[in-house]
Amino acid sequence: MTRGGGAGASGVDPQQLWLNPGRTGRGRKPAFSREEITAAAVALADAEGLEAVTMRRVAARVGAGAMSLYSYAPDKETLLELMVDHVSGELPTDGRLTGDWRTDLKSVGRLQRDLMLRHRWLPAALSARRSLGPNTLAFLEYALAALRPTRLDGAAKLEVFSMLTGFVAGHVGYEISQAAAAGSSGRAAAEARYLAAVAADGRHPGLAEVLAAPGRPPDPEATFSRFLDRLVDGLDTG
Amino acid sequence: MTRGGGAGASGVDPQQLWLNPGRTGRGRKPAFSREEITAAAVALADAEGLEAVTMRRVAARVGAGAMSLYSYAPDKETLLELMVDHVSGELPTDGRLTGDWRTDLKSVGRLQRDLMLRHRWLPAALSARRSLGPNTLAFLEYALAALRPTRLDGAAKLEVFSMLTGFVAGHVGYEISQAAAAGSSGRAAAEARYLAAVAADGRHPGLAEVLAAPGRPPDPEATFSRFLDRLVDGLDTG
DNA sequence: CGTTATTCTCGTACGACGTACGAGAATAAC
DNA sequence: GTTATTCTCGTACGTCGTACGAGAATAACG
Repeated sequence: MTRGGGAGASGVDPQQLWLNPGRTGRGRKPAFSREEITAAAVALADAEGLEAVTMRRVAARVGAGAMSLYSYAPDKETLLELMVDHVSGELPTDGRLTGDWRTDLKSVGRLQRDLMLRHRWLPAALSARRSLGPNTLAFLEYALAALRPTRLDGAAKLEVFSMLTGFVAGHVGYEISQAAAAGSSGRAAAEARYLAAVAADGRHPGLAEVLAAPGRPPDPEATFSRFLDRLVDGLDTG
Repeated sequence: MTRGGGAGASGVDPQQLWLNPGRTGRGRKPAFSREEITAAAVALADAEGLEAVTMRRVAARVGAGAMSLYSYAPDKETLLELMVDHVSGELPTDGRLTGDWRTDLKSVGRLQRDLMLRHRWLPAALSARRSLGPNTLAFLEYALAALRPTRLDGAAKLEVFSMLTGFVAGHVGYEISQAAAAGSSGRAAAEARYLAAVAADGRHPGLAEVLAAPGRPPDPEATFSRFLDRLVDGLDTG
């Protein structure tokens, strides 16, 4: 995944977080594990959304006291990073590459989209975070392999990957909000009524025209593929 | 702007929020205004980031009691929507169009990027919100005018605009996090050290190669233009 | 002019949050 | 057995969004 963009950073040294040797053997045995706690947090986010992930609720899910989580992650921000890396572990890192980098890069984008649809909190979590865990890095490695035939320089490859991830996150975020708006109760209807009222005020001819000639309701899958294909096809490999 | 993607919606009817007739004349005179409060919230976010925007702090900035804000916005989520629409008012809605839709659409994207760089909390705020205020809609109108020569159907035009906005938000978010990582104290150095350690483990040849051949440090402005151009040039207008 | 209905302000208070602190329990090394 | 270490987690603090409702201001009505 490897994206970022927000203000509140964790401030935890990644080396210490991801590469720590861990227990010396001495001291009380841990009753839980980082893995277990992270998985509980992910399950909670999957079921009830990112805002349901609180230290107390995650702890309750694994049967721990709230403060016990702090033995496994220094703060909540770090727990969120662990969550991102955890689900990134679902991404294949050894899929076969065709050798045609455009095809392979599109496949990378589609894998990301599928992951984000499976964990709908992911676009939001990514948009404020930069994750560098082992699973994240493994997938980055895979994406870099896909880009190998391009002979772009290092910075440019990272750029392309970041851009792709950002694009996918943005698109899936939009997809999800579309689905949410269409689904829940009178919300969509209220919005449609409001837009119709605005379109009727005479100062929004473009909106009026769009509402009058909506075209077929778009298939999200097809739309994504269309934009992804064009984005990747438009890339120049120097 | 008009983007969305999160879970927590406001639940406020847009018609009532944006089109309300307002005061009947009767009753105590308001001591503040929605405009004033929104501007204070924007100033706060500009200065200290989105997480500094709390009801108490915004209220303090305008000299009101915290609870007084609830006379102007039903909840904080709505205040954030007002903020998005407020800054969208900085976008030109009557700029000259060249008539070449690709050129005009790129200009739309650049305007959005400039706005997001001026208000760095905007990508994060947009990623979880769908705003339909007057300024937002005015700019949508402008973008639709740019797309007029394409003869895409209504749904497709909205799709293109959403996609563009999502892309720009994603890119600017990434840009900002890059700048933040490069700036603040030892954070960047710690990250670089960690990545070097990972690259040296032998299981990340792609990362090792990238770090070895970084290429020139990319100019954000140029990078954005490059991706924007290719994205737009790749669009097919049916 | 009162009287009344309305609309605003904002102090108090509640439940949730992240998490600092530190007392106690468990474990390994000596 | 003693000691150092490492864990668990109850309590507590400060902050958040905001429900509630008493009081102040204002306009319409008699």
